[in-house]
Amino acid sequence: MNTTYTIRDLAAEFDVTPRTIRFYEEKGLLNPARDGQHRLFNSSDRTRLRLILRGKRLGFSLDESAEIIGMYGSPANNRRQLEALLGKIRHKRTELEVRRRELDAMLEEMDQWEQRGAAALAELDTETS
Amino acid sequence: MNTTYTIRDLAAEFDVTPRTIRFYEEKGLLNPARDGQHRLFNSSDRTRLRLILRGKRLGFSLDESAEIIGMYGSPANNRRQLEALLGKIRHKRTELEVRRRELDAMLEEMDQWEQRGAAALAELDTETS
DNA sequence: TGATAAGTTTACGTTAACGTAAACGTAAGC
DNA sequence: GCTTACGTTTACGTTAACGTAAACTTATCA
Repeated sequence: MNTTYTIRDLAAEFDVTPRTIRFYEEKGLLNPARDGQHRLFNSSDRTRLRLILRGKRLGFSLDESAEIIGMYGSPANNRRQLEALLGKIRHKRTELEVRRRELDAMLEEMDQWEQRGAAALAELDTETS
Repeated sequence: MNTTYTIRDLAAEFDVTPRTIRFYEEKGLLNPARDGQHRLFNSSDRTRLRLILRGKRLGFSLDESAEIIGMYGSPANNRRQLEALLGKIRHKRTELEVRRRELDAMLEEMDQWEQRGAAALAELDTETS
């Protein structure tokens, strides 16, 4: 195990350009090791990249994704840090729940539009029959 | 009824600036009537604005929102147009379902992180007892 | 050994989505 | 009649998130 990836491996897997990955590193979202001059990514880096891109698709900015990633693999060792982390997690959770409700509302509207469209089509059929 | 709104009404209600609303009009997402020089928005405009902003929060670009809004209140009158509209709706629907699954995955991860954090806190308690 | 491919850094360019400022019109209130 | 508030158009500025190009280093392969 202990699999590693080149920048192009990850770029191909997640359908982004190497430039994008370097940009994320530049912004502190990734911290790949180095093989001399070249970057070497491990499975943890890969997970972080996955989280970033999923966050993007859900409308999170890179800064917001950075916050979320900060929770993943966070090494909170004392009580204060742990409680702060838990607070952040719960906060993000309620934020996500709001989006989920909005998304559900959108899906319901789609259903209504589809039903109306289907009904209108059926109407056309009865007219011409 | 037949309520109308000034640009500032809507800006205040949805917590955006008038500039934003003018920008949306400039991009063809809104088409308010005019009272002389001033814009006059009706409830349909208001709905469209609501859809745009919700789309934004879910990670849609303005162009994508424009597409969605194009479905809402679309006057498809013949069969070809209706079928095309239904196709678009169903396409967007599956797109939304993908996002929903991703959002659910994110929520599940949050749950796991929270449980681990809570467990770590409990661990601290047993240590000091 | 000379080209080809993949990587690097540095730096300027680009697009979306507005912000901000200037210069102006108009209606209300004192 | 002057200010204050709200609206307008026009235009340039800004930020996030990369794209693109130049100039360079290594490794590989015919």
